[in-house]
Amino acid sequence: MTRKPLTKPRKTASQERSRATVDALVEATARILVKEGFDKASTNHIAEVAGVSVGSLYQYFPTKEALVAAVVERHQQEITQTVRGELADVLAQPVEKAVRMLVEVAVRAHRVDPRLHRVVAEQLPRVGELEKLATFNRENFTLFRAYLENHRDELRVDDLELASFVCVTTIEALTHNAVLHHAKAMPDERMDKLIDEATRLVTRYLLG
Amino acid sequence: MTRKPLTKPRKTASQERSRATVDALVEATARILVKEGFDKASTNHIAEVAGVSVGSLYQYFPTKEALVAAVVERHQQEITQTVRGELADVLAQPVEKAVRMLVEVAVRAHRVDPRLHRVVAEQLPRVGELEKLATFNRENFTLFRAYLENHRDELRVDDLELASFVCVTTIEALTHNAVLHHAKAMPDERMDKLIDEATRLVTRYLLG
DNA sequence: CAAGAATATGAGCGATTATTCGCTTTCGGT
DNA sequence: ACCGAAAGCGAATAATCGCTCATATTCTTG
Repeated sequence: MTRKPLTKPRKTASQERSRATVDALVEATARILVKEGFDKASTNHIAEVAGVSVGSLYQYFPTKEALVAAVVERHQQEITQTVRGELADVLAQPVEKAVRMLVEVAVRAHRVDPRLHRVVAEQLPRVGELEKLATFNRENFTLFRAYLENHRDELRVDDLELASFVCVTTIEALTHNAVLHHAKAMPDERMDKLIDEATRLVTRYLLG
Repeated sequence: MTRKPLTKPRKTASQERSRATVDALVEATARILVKEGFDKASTNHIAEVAGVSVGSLYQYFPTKEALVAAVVERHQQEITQTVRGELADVLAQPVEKAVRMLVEVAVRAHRVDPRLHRVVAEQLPRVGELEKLATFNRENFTLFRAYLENHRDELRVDDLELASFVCVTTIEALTHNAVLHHAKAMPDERMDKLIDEATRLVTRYLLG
């Protein structure tokens, strides 16, 4: 006597088979986003590529938005795992070393899945469910600000709020552009040089 | 005996009346993009807001994309006019002054129509036709690179290609984020301070 | 193996979209 | 005043979209 229409809520997969279906859907969505772009990511097409029917899609994802959100979330978890722990060590380091570590971490984060990262940054409509990106960035900002406060006496800047904004924005933009827009002209050796330059840029700004 | 179907090519408006129609269409598109977002910018809706029929729209714009491209082009021309000439003076200035001028110009450019600029940057990348933005940015890059070559002996950087990338990316990201994402927390006084900081950041990087 | 629960199916609904075209209205030159 | 060209109109079309639901298949459990 399951009265309610089956497609309303998102079911949690309990059997092995359905877990595979969910995985196939998320994976297919990611593949389509990367290879064909957001516009081509229709629910029918996703289901087809996943080797699954549209009906099944709506058993586990109440809306297309939820499916896209799942892809973003999976990607962010992969980044978080890649970078796990490294940020905790930064607090204890002197300024130059800390900045260098942050730059390196940023590069690694952007390299987890550059093509997917690019789609997430450039193509996904800025709707509600992916505010986790903003939250993620705000955490970076807060963390860096805390670091600056801890090392306030070594610094040549007085407005720590503004300095945090400057540093975080700069590091993010440099790594983002380098990895996602200049990948061809950026072999590993050149990328190392960019890391040096970014480190020098931010360090000299902070220390004078 | 005008055989050709009227809607295929983009007609060039010759009478006063039709020029007004074209203007109304571009203006309505910009308004909708800013107030309702790209998703709500359907051709029917645009025509309605412009006080014009869909048919008329397709007399002057062969496709919806062309209409959006016209909006972007108009916006870029407004920026170019606002900033006209200022860039030419930069070449003769010493490094610190030159950097400061570039930062100030970047801020002014972003302030021409911040809300439209934000839509162009964040929502339109989903479509193709905005390669003019890339060209625009590449011109900035080339210009800055030329400046660095002219002042090579004053600089503490050896790889001018890389240094240009670092400086242009940094200035663009800082001004973009400040104007478009932190506008509320950025009164004019605070924006002046940001200009100071950005100038110091880039100048110290270049001069040591 | 029986039977209910879980999972899968896909044709099709309703809404929206970009674009078309036969037609009417207005303009400019004579 | 007249006529061809320019400009304007909007119902109609065909495609696509997100999503539903009645039905079929497969699993699990006793």
